[in-house]
Amino acid sequence: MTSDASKPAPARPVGRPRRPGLPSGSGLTSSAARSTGRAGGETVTGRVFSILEVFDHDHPALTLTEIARAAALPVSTAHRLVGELAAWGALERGADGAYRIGLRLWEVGSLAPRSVGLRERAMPFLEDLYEATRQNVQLAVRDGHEGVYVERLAHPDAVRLFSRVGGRWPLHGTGVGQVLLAFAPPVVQESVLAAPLTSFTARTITDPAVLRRTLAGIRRDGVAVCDGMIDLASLSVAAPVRGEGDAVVAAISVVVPSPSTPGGIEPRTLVPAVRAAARGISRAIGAPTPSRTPRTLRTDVPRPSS
Amino acid sequence: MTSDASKPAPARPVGRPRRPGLPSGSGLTSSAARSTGRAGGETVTGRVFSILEVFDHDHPALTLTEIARAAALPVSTAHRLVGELAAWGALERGADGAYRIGLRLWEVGSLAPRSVGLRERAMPFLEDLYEATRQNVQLAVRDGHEGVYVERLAHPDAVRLFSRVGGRWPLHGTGVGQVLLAFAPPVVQESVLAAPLTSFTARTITDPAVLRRTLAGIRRDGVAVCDGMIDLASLSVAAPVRGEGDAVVAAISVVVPSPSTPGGIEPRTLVPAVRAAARGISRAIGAPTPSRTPRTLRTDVPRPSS
DNA sequence: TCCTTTGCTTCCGGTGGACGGAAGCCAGCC
DNA sequence: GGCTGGCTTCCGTCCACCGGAAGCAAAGGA
Repeated sequence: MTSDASKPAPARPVGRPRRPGLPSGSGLTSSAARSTGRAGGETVTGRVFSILEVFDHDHPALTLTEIARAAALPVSTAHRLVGELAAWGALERGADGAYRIGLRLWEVGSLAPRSVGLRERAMPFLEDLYEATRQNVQLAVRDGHEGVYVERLAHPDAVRLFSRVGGRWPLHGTGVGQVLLAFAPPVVQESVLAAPLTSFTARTITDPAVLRRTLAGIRRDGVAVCDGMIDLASLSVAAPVRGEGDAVVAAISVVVPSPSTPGGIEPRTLVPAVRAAARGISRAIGAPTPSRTPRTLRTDVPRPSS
Repeated sequence: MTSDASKPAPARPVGRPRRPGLPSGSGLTSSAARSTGRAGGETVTGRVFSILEVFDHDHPALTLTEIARAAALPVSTAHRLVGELAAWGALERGADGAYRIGLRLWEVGSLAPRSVGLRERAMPFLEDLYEATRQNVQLAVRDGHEGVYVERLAHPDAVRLFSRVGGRWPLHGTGVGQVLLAFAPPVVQESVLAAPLTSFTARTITDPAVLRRTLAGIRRDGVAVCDGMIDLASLSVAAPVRGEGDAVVAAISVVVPSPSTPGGIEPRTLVPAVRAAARGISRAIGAPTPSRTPRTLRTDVPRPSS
């Protein structure tokens, strides 16, 4: 429900708080006049988070000084806070003196219903899909204007992807992203359509009107086919996962070599499998029966699947 | 490196900070005399962590009042802190008003090298092991006196397990745990052997002398077979995963029906596959080549362990 | 060997933000 | 209507956080 649009204008508008830039040059006693006392309006928790945000996939291990510099904190302050974080286990200090994200923090994060909770129930279906295609299978949810990848099964020989578990991508360029956007609250859609659409390849949709039509098509078909929009060599087929109240809570996709490349795969053949897996997950997480289908599916039957 | 034993007695002795119990009754102005001001010696970060610790697998969603009660904080204080946590994304508030662990926290936790970093590289080997056995495959690391499960692949028809991703178990009762313990620093081993060994089934090892012999056997064979120590119906075969400097950083296991049950599996047949997978992972994460050493086991070598 | 640099840790006085009681508010229920 | 339980806001008090400065240790360079 973070930055969701059930309320018109929640406190946190949509994105995540940006990382504070480094202080202008190293000019001490410059603009921020307040010489002593803490910098204006910053809470302790805010500083703690700014420390955690310093870590990312390209910087998994940092020394105290690096943390202090990147989080724009005095070294002594960073020292104290980092010490408290490490004492609890949110950070761990390696033999080299560098700090890393700690196991304890991962443990708590694993309780997030929208990540691991979802993942656990989706896993059997993802496995099946993976077995059937032997390519890349992905599970993602939406957070603000971005898709967050919750799980990824990648065959070593499959097309190489840019996504990572825990990584983010803009919604308009990926298969799962387009699905999540197509079923997002109108406010979110308009907001994305209003902002400039960054281009990754020559095939990325950058025209809002085209994107709008694409989204309508996805809503109609219940599936998205996204060819070469992030990487010209790969194509993804994505479908929505629905939860309680029939709301779209996640999306799955299969990523295969684009048919325009040697060894490419025709997307048409993948659509049924992806859609079936998405429906399976939806049922597993408590979605109501998929409309008035001819089949009288009974959601509560403990169908052994196998 | 949390609570690791390179230093004899770090600040945090070994376990995780215990959850503070509820205040004695509801007696106000009772024992804790300090009527105003914050409770003795508690830091802001400490309170934030105490809030996060309130969540566990059995309590994934809590209301403000429940959080305040469980964390032993005044409601107004909890309200402020929870608000800051939710603003950042560490918590999310559902439509029902309850708070849950947020996606953002999971995202940061995913950067922990000992969890997701390890998992990513181990996954292909775990997949293969899963395919070969169609049972349960697990990956775990040690934190203090407990094993933490980092990944688990479970076939729907396989033996039901009590472990969960992100869950903890004492080291002496599980296959991966015994492996992790066998190769843990001597201080940790002695500490575990000195403490009472809780029993889960009639087969759980509770005698320190027996455990000591078992660990020696595991070091000798490079594999642990653990039959019915948590659940009489299941048996696990585990092997160590080594990292840089040849230190044991994780363990993997396959859990199958115990041979003493109908449909049970003879562990002997699984050993080669588990060992091979463990070696594969070790290689993938940068362990030195296994070499042909007739294992002159040196658990206590000062080697800086990197 | 001495000096410099870089980074980490400890210390301590001042103060501004955290604290939490109290009051207000809103549903749901008897 | 009155009541209960839970959530939110407000504001005066005060103490824990803050961060400059000094001390330490290790790594390089002359």
